[in-house]
This record gives sequence, C-alpha cells and structure tokens, in this order.
Amino acid sequence: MARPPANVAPGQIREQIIVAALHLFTQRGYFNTSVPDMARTAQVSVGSIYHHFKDKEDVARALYLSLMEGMQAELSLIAATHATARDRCRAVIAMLFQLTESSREAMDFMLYAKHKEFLPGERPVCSSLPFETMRDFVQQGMDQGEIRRMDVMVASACLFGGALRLITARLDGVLAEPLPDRLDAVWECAWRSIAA
Amino acid sequence: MARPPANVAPGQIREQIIVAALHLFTQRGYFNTSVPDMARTAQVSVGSIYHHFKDKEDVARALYLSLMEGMQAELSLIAATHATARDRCRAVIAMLFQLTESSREAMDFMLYAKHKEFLPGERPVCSSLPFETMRDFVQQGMDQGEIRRMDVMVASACLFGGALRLITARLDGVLAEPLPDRLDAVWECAWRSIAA
DNA sequence: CTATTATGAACGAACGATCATTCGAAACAA
DNA sequence: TTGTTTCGAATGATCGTTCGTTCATAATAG
Repeated sequence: MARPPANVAPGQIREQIIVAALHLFTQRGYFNTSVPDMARTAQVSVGSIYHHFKDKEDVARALYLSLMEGMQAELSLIAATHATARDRCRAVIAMLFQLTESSREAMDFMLYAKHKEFLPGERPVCSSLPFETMRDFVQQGMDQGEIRRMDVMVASACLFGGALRLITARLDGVLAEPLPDRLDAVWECAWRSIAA
Repeated sequence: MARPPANVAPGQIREQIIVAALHLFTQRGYFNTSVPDMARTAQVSVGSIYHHFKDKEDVARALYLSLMEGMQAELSLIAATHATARDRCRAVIAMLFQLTESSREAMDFMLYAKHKEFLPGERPVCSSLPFETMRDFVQQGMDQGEIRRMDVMVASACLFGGALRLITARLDGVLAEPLPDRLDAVWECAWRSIAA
C-alpha cells in the first residue's frame, strides 16, 4: 500500500480545502461559491476535492462540525477552570469576543450561516451542543441560587443575547471597536439582568 | 394605457408573487427556490413574474423593502403613542413578539435571511432604519436619565438582545410556548440590565 | 542494490442537469 | 383596433459531478 507523498503533511490538502471553503462561504455565501472557486482558492484541483470529500455539501459539513468541535472544547475548558455560573458565563462571553476578533470568519460561519439551507441534516445552532452547554451553565447557576429562578431559555437568552447581538454588529461592520473593549460594559448589563 | 383586468384587483398579482416568494424563501431559502417554483406557488406564469419584476433578485428586494417599511411603520406608531424610553422599548419587544407569532415567515425573512448574499446593494439589517430607530429610543432614554450612561450600541444590544435571541429560538422551534407568554419575564431582565 | 509492479492522490476536460431569462404568440381590456 | 398582461416553450449559461488519465511513491521481485 502506497503512503501519501512525503513533501506534504497528511491531511494538509483537506485542511487547505476547508480553509478555502470557510473563506469563500463567509465572503460570498455557500450558494455563490462554485466548486471550481473552491479549487482555485485552495490551490488544488476539482477532482482532488471530490477525492477528499463526498460532495460540496460534505465540505461544508466537515467545516461546520470541526468549528463546533472547537467551540465545544473551549466550553469544556471553561467548565473545568471556572466553578461558579458567574465566572463561567463571563468567561464564555470573553471567549466569544476574543474568537470573533481572532477568527472572524469562523464565528461568522458558525453562528450566522443558514446551515439548514445547505446542511439539511444538521440541527439548528440554537439546539447545538455548545448552546446547550451554555444553558447548562445557567441552569446550574439557578440551582445554586446565583441566578434568579425563571425559565432557563429566557435567562440564557437575556444573559448571552446582548453579547451575541454585539458580535453580529461587529461582524456586520457596524461596531468599529474590538469587542473585548466592551466586555466589562456588556457583562455588567448581562449579569445584572438575571443575577439573584 | 390599458387598465388592469377588472376581475383582479390592481397589484394583486404582484402581491401573490411576493407572498409566494416569502413562503418559499423562508421555507427553503432564496437559492433553493427557482423562478418556476415561485410561479407555481403564486399560481402565475414565469413570464408574468418577469413582467412585474426585473428579475428574481428584484422580487426579493421588493419583499424585503416592503417588510422593512411595515416594521418602520410599527416603530413610528410606537414612538407616537408612548412617551418614555421604557414604555417605547417595552412596546417594541411586545410588537416583535406578536409579529413573530402572527407573521412568522415575515420575521424570519426580515431578521435572519442573509440578505447580502442575494441583495448585494442593501445595507445589513443591523444598520437598517428600524434598528437605528430602536437605538434612537435608547439614546433618548439615556439623555432623559432613564437609562444608565454607556455606549449606545452596548445598551441597545443588551436591551433587545434577549428578546431577539428568544425570537430566534422560537423560529428554530426550540421554544415551544408563544413568545408573548414570556414578555414579562424577558422585559424584567432587559430593563433591569440597563435601567438607571 | 535495480527493475518492475501496484497503489491511490491529483488532475481537469467533458457531461448532464438545472437555472434564470427571453420572446413570440395568445388573451384580454379599452 | 391598440396597448397591456399572461403564458410557457426555447435559449444559453452555469453548476455539481464524473471519469479516464497521469504520476509519484511504496511494495515486491530478481
């Protein structure tokens, strides 16, 4: 059995394709991006894309799942390094803000792409594992008495809604300043809205 | 110049096409909807669509602008019938919640379609007139001392972010109960977060 | 070692399907 | 009649996908 050529790292082509797809999908959208576009940007051939992925949709799915996995890893890290709901939720917002600045395209695609239009099988972002984990943080904070008793969905929406809205504004170019500059102000409002 | 046929009201065909487009765009998305699809759903011919609209994009634009106009009218009404920022903003959220229940597809298309992918000319929703009006409400509330002094964008995001997040959840089917049932709870959190 | 064969990654022209759009004719109103 | 609206088959362009081929490398034989 022949091994892949030694002059390129294994999985590197896949990575090139996924990175190119992320760039094009966020810039022009999934449906405005052709497979030849992806091949050109990734500097590989069309055939190579179909060698590594089942079809165009499969590229988008691999990208989406990979981003979701990364996000979930960040949340697990936060859960492991912070004890209270307050600390955890603040860390979540700080992380989201930083990620938006450092990986703007990833955040854009993960949070605001209309996945159901090109990934019919996947569940809506709202009910993805990361968002469920964030609601868990809130639920536990309510159980511990840190957060007022109320519907978990309402509490989560109010706690994270402001931050997510600001991320949208930033991604749309409506907010000029880096998000971390607004962390303290947003957090004060967010926590005040649901704190016991 | 011939007047339109007497057996159909003037502008009715246009309306049929726009309604069909709204239905299909929210159900499958703009790019998964073909012009023949629109013709079939609107019960008109393909040629008729091109008689009333320049092209497919023009249908989407007419739909979008019409929805935006309706939203702005609602906001103007609120501005005229409520004096304080507190009353105005609460009325805005109540209106958004009601509209989501009564015109789910309209809200979905207006707030969460990726317009820039098929309406390259239009500005992002964030910087549309309705959203600017909502920020104006907040700014005036800050000038009047009702709302704590802070960045207007941050305050607006925190005040409306929770409600908008809940609307997303509702549209995604993650929230089972009608939004108006949650109005009091959401409003208490929202106002608490920025009230002076 | 060298020569030969086997493997599968990479390629891109070509294919078939689908789409937005056009246009000439028919239908209808005035 | 004349001008407008409606129709849907035809057009041309574009897209996702396929597939025969090339070629570098690994495995094997001598």
